[in-house]
Amino acid sequence: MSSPKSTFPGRRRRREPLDRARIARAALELIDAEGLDNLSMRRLGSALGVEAMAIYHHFGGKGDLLDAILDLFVEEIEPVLIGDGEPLARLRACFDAIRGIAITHPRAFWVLPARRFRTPRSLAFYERLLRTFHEAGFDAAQSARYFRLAAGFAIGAGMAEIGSRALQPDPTPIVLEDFSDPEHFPYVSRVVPHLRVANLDKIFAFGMDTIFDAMRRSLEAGGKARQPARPKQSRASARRTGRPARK
Amino acid sequence: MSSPKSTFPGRRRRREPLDRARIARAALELIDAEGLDNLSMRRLGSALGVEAMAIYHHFGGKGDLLDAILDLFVEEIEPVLIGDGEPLARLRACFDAIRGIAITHPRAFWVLPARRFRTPRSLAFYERLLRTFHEAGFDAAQSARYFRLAAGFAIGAGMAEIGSRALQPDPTPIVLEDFSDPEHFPYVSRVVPHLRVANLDKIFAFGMDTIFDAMRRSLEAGGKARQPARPKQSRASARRTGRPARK
DNA sequence: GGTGTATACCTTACACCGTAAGGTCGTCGT
DNA sequence: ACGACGACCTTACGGTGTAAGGTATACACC
Repeated sequence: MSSPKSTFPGRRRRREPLDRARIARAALELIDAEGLDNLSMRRLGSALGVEAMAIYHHFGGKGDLLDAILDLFVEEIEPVLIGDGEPLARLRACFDAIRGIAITHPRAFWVLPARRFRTPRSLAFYERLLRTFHEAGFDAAQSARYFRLAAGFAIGAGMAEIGSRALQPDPTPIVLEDFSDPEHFPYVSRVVPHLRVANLDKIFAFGMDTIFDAMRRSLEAGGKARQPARPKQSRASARRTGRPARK
Repeated sequence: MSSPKSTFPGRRRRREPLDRARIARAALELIDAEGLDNLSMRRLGSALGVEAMAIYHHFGGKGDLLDAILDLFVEEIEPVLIGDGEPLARLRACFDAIRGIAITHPRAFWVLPARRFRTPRSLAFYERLLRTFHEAGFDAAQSARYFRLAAGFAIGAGMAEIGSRALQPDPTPIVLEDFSDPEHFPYVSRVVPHLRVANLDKIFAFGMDTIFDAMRRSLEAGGKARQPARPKQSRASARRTGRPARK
């Protein structure tokens, strides 16, 4: 039991063996540097000084590897949920951090909406997130609603972010910034300047303010669930939406 | 120029030639049936009775083809923007329709966030959408904000939709519905039932109600831009008219 | 008629992908 | 000493997007 580590290179002991965390970090670095669809098992292997199939000793497949990258994101996000601050403030920070991934890891952000919480690590995060909703005073139904609202917006805004920076998986050069052509697209050319990268922070903050305002009002309105005002059931909105089972 | 069509099969005139629209429709059908990552040029070609490389005569590449599928979505969505209804109601119907794509084409929905508006068709839609914001009374800055908010949520909710139905591009079987284990994940197991497919319509409507409430209040507050209340500016327009979306 | 040109499609080929199957070491417990 | 095992390698298969160039049909014009 007192055996030493003895991980010295015995002539062909190349390195200390890989592990999931190190592979996942290398994969994330590779995506950050080269883009998501330049992540291949072969390229990742060679970045680690190893053959591609070696990775399969640590991961069941590429999906499994992506889940591990999601875990890295979770570890980057979760700390802002922990603390003794006001629960609503912690939630706000959490969703800010989710969208922040789109800024710190723009080429890898897609992993977040593409994969689900299925690892123990990410499920623990999910648990903590929903617990914070509870601490803020929301019951289960309200938590579900506001979680979807805030998370949906955070993800959507993150994708818009990498879209505006043209860092999507398929970075087609898109010379077509002909939004500036006011002849054909007057409204687009008027609005798009407001959507430039420099303004995205403020636009995101505005959206989150709107959502968290509603959450705060919902809490102030008392313990019971509270709907936003629904003035009139306009026939136009109910006509072609929903699940039309078309065709 | 007065030549007749004369597109009769001259012994080896196989069929009337392909065109972008027909290829795109076939691609969408293939995705709907087989999933997004089962769409390959070869499979699409054979679905059309043609070799894969024939498609490259009509499309610059696969990305171009995906943009054409986005155009199909746009054509499915845009009609709800047209009409003489109240602009806000048309906008609401539009975002409902965007998320509706996740229901009518769950396996193809990813194309929507993955590609940008770059074709003339989709740019025309973008233009009409922003024009409707203008008609509703928003200036350019407000349009940018609320567009991002509503579109982000619609996209995010759509992805959650296909996530809950496990119809993502990578449909890993995920037996891990161990959310029901209240030991380890009490809050998750409490909230997740509310996020089941049967409730997603109501949850989405709730989110959209919240967003459009804010938009309506912003319009009622006058012509100038109005921030969501930071401290306690809750001048409630909260009427409880809507249907009881409880639980 | 012949001749040229354009369109629509096909053939071949290349480099790359994820991964199934099985082999080969070096290290360690006994 | 020896067997087991973990960590990694080798090979191979069926797929992918698409570059390059070939071919057959249709039409315009002389």
